[in-house]
Formats: sequence, C-alpha cells, structure tokens
Amino acid sequence: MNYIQELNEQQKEAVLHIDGPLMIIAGAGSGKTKVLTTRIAYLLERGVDAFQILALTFTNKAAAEMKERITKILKNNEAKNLYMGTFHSVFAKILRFEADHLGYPKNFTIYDTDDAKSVLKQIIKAQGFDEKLYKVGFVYNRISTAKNNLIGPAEYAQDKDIQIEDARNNRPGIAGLYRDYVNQCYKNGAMDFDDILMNMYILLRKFPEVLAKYQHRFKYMMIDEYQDTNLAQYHIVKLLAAVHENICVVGDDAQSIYSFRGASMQNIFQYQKDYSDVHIIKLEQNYRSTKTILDAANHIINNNKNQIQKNLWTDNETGEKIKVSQSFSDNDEGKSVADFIIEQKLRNHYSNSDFAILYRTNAQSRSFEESLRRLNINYKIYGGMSFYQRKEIKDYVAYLRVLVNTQDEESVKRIINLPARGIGNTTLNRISLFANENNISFWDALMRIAEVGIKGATYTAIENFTLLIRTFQSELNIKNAYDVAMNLGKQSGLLPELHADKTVEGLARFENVETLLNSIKEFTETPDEEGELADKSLGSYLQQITLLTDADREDDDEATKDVVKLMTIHAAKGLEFPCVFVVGLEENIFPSAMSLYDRDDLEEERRLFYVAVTRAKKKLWITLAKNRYRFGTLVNNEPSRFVEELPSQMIEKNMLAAPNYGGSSVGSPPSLWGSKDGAFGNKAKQPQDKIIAQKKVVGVNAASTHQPSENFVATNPVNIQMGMRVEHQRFGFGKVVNVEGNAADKKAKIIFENGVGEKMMMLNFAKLMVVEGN
DNA sequence: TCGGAAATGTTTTTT
DNA sequence: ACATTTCCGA
Repeated sequence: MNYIQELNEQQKEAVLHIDGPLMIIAGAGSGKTKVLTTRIAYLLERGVDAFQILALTFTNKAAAEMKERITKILKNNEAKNLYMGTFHSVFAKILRFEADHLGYPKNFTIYDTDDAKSVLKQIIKAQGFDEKLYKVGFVYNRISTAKNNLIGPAEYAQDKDIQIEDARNNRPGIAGLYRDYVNQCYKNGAMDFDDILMNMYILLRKFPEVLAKYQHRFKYMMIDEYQDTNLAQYHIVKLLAAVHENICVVGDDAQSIYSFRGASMQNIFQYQKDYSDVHIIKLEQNYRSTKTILDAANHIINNNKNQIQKNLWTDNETGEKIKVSQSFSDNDEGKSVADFIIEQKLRNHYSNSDFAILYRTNAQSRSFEESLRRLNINYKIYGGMSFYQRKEIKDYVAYLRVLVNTQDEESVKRIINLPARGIGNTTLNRISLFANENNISFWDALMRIAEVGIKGATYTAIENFTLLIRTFQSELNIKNAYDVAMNLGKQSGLLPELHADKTVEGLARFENVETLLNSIKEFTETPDEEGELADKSLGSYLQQITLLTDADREDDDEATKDVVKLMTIHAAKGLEFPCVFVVGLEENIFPSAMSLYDRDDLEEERRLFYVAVTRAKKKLWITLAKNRYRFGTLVNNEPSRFVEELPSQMIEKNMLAAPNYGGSSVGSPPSLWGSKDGAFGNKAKQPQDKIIAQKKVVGVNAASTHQPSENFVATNPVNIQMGMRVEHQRFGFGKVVNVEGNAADKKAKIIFENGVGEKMMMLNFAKLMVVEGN
C-alpha cells in the first residue's frame, strides 16, 4: 500500500477513515480527486467488493478518469465494476432496470431540455394561454424547481406559497400546465432530467423492497461536489445510506455555483445533523497554484459573508503577478488574448493545450474563436451547442427513439414528415384529435389510420411510415444495433437526403451522422461493464447519450488534441490549466445582470469568480472590454466590481485611459488599438503578421486554416462564372470548374489548391472573392 | 403542403 | 449579429 505514503496527513486520514459518516471539506486544488481515488483503491484492497461501492461524481468524464486512476493503482480491472457516474446516469440505469415498478417502459426516452420544452410548448398552446406571458422557459424553470424540491403537480397546486407567487407573477395557470406536462411525459414513456431524480426518489419511497435492495448493495457511498446537490439528490442519498451509514461526502462551500439548478449549500450543514458521529476533515494545502494566484483567490472569497472558515495555503513558488488588461472592444479583447498566447508560446514554450479561456456566458466565445482562427491557433469550444443538439443528430436519434419506444409522441412527430412525405400539419391535427377522442396514443392512432378518415396519398404515406418503423423494430431482434440504425437511415430516406447535399455544411452534417453511427457501433460492441445494470442495447445507448456533457466526449483524433480550450466557468469546474484567461470582467456580464440585486446571487457570482481564478496553475490573465456588441449594437460596459476587489500588490493593471485610445495592453503591440472593431484592419496588421510568419505551422492543418487576404471582399454571386480563379476565407484559392442553377440557387464546383480538393458550394452562402478572370 | 421572406427575440450558468 | 418563428404566395 505504498500509494498511501504519498499523501499528506489530512489526505491520509480521509483515506483510512472508511467506516461511518465522513465529510471532507476540500479546498480548490487540495488533491480531492487523489483522495477519492486512493480511498476507493484502499477499500477494494481491503476486500470490499467493487459492486458494493457507489461513487457519484459531477461529470461522466470525471468518473471515467477516476476508474482509470484506480486501475493504475491496483493493477487490476476491478474498478470497472464500481457504480460510478453522475447522479443522472447512475439513476437512469437503475430506473431502466426497475422501470416496471413505476409503470414506465424499460426503453423510456430521456428528454433533453429542448425536447421537454417542445412538449411543454404544445401544452401551453393546447390550454390556450398567451405564449408571451407563459413563456416556455419560464414555465419550464418553475416546474424544474418544483421537481428538484420533490414537489409533484398535486402538491404544487395545493401549496399556498407557490400559488401566491404564481398569482403575483400573473401566471396562475402553471399548476395546470405542470399537471398536463407530467401526464404527457408519462404517456410518452419519457422522463426529463429532473424526472430522473424525482422518479428515483419515488421508486425508493414507494417500494420498500427496492429500497432495501439498493441500501444493502451500496455498502460504501461517496458523493463528490456535495455543495452542488439539490434537495432531491440529498434525500435519495440519505435514503440509500440509511442502513450502513458508510457515506463520505466531499465538497467545498466556496465552490458552490449551481443554486440555479436547485443546489443548496444547506446540504453541507444539514449533513452534520443527520448522522450522529460525523468525522470532518479539512484539506487546506493547495498543490495547484502559485502563491500569488492563491492569495488573490483567498482575497476574493473573503468578500463573501456566508462561508465556512478555512485557511487554504500553498508551498508553491510565488509566481508572476496576475495581469489585468482592458481592451476597447470585445473584438480587441479577443485579439489581445490571442496575442498573449502567441507570445507565451514563443517565450516559454507553452503549447496550445496549456491555455484555457474561461467566460461567464457561452455567447462570449465568438471574439476569441475569430482571433484564434486568424492567428492559426487550434482551439476547441466545450459546451454551447453540443453534438447531440445538432438538428441532423436529433433527427436521426428521434428515428431510433421511435424504434425502441413508439409511445414517444414527441419523437414520432419530429420524424413523421422527415424527409418530406406529404404529411402536413392538418393531417397531424386530425390524427391527434382521433387519438384524444379514443384515448389512445398518437402512434396507435397512426396504426388505425383507416378509421381516422384520411385517404389518398397521405394515407399511403402514413401506412408506409408505420410499416417502415415496424419492419426495423423486428430487425432489431435479429441484427446488431449498428446495422439496423444504418439501414433505417437508408430506407427512411434520411441518409440519401443528407448525402445528396454536397455543400460544405451538408458534408459536415453527413460526417456528424457517420460519427453518430460509429458511436452506436462502439457502444453496443464494447462490453466494459458487468452486473445487472450493464446493458449494451440500442435502448440503453439512447438513454446514456442524452446524459452526456460535451466534456464527456473524448478528444479522439490527434489533430484536436493540442488545442486551446474555451468554455464557461461552470464547465471548467474541477479542471486545471497552466495558463488561464478569465475574460469579460464587466458589470452586467460578470457579475451577471441577473444577480446584482440579491446578496446571495451576488455571492454566488463571486464564488464563480473564485472557481475561475483557482483553475490556474502558473499564469493568470483577467481581461475586460470597454465596449461590447450586444444584439448587434456596441454598448459601453463598466469594469466589474470583482476587478476592484483584487489585491493591488498581486496584479499588473493595464486599463484604457481615454475613451477611445490610450495605454497598450500588457505585453502586446500598441498597434492593437489601431482598428475600431478589431477585424485586423490595415493599421493593426504588421506586428502580428511577423509572429505568424515565424510560427506559421504549429500543429495546424494548413488545408482548413487559410489566412485570408488583407483586402478580402466577397464578390456578388451573380458575377461568378466558370473558369474564374477565386479565394475562399477558409479554403484558400481555387478554380471554378462548373456553375449550375441561377439566382438564389446558384451552385459552383470549385477545385481548391493545397490539398483542400473539390467542393460544391452554394454561392448564396459561401463567400468567394474573384481573384482572376473578370 | 411547402419554400422563401419578413418579423421577432436572444444572453446566464447545466444534468 | 444571428437564429428561430411566423407569414404569405404558389
């Protein structure tokens, strides 16, 4: 057990204390993951069966990494048998196994937020509410909050405080919407994210034999990020732990940043009251950051009133000062960050993957994408529009969902006329009416289409559609999931339609669908779990992918490995990087405009800033812009109050003096301020170009990162003709070899140089500049 | 029924 | 600025 010797005193104590309730208050960078993995390895080595350990983490990726580390320590494969994953993914597997207790099909669909809002929107319409007043997002949040607090539709309608609040908000109808929404999801055989927690709780409360089974099974439990659990999660954990009470929770009140999802720090304080002899260990030595960064972080968090006292310290070097840099506009902010990265790479031999750019909202990523692309720096954005939210993927997934669960009306409606089969809204409404009158599901109404009174071409189209689905349902029993999914795509016309689209965007969509098919193959053909919850069917696959975060998707191919990472601060939680840029430090952005008038909200923003700062190991930049584009117009922004809270002796500040010009940003060329919108105008150009010239190819795919000409102006599509030499901003130079269609539908076939090859482009969208031949 | 044009809303944060 | 939704003519 040599691995235990590597730990400090507190860490060791946390690992060796295995029986009874344990709470670990783990400061940022204090080796929390190391303690958790070592503790599990120690349990396994002491002879505890892996099947008896439940470990709930924040992301699936964190769980996978921990399994890997445990495997390395123990040099065996036992870690594979741990019950380890996010609350949602572990509970979804249990619910799948126990589905019949609650009257759900085993292959129940899991709705993501978009699916759920779509269902809810139809209910708001059906009840005749004004959609401006009853905005889907607002109603959805009310329902979500209720579920996270274990308040069902009946209790919601009876709760005086809730009813008073809805009445005051002029939306007394939410209780009725909640009721119908829950009923509709149940009819659809579907659960949304919150249902997974709520139904898990109901399962354990309503079926004592099920509760007893899992209480007995999970002899040891570990809960990571405990400060971010909500009431539903708290009660589930408490129920499961009630027999053995071998429950270890790990958290840090200073990093509680999910109250909008119902998370409550109260769970940390309540924990100490729930068990008789709670052992508390504080991990206070930080191994991650420089003294400067850690001191600044401590300074920031001390502005908060609500916190558990602790003294986070480090033995690490003092390090460099934190650089604070203000730019004229959001575009200039993007440029300055890209310049800092280039400079650091040259001077200190950092690689792209050493840098992270962290922002408050996803919408802020744009200016950084642009500037990084301009300087040929490879990057990857985490979050935002995830892979599984893309239209082509959602469409394909909807087909597969219907295959395993025809009761899922939402998915049936999504694909019934996709590709277009001549089944329009009028037809759908008639079928819905028939289904309601006869109290049957939408799908069952489709199966009885003759009785609905629909004739002719539409009738045939519907018959063909249901036949298609039923044919592939039976195929699922004899062929593997990949073949069925692939053939369904071909037969339905979905794949041929995607394949026919030879535009750049169309090709990307087709590639995405190929990626989806490959992931089905990989999932169903890789048996990496044992036990009763292990299930490699298509139904199981569909349930798991909805619960995947962008961070969970592995960075597979080499080209995407050495990249600058862009993400929200929320998404960066639990991660660390040598060099960190925390950007957009402006009032109304960070802290967010929504949080300015409430102490608790503002303190959560400050904790968020604390999380951002403590991601950095070596170097930290804080940037802000004086002006920023918002809905297309430039607006003025005051520096964030958080900038003022930074201790002056630890920072190197470079703010703009006069309104439109002034000091240069730290360590970058003064000419940055030459162009108003940061579009790398003529005046600002030279210094960066020199750097590019020296450092041109840094693991960059030259084919897709053409540097556009300085004077690039797209030519009007009507003037583009065969034989011309043209330039594309991304693909570089090429020759037009064919032109077809006209006006809005004009397409051109272009053969590009430098290995990019032949592309069919829709001229209305592709911006091309004629270089020669006009 | 369907496609393009016009109007409208969008920005917290995530499972 | 951009994406989504609604409107309108064929």
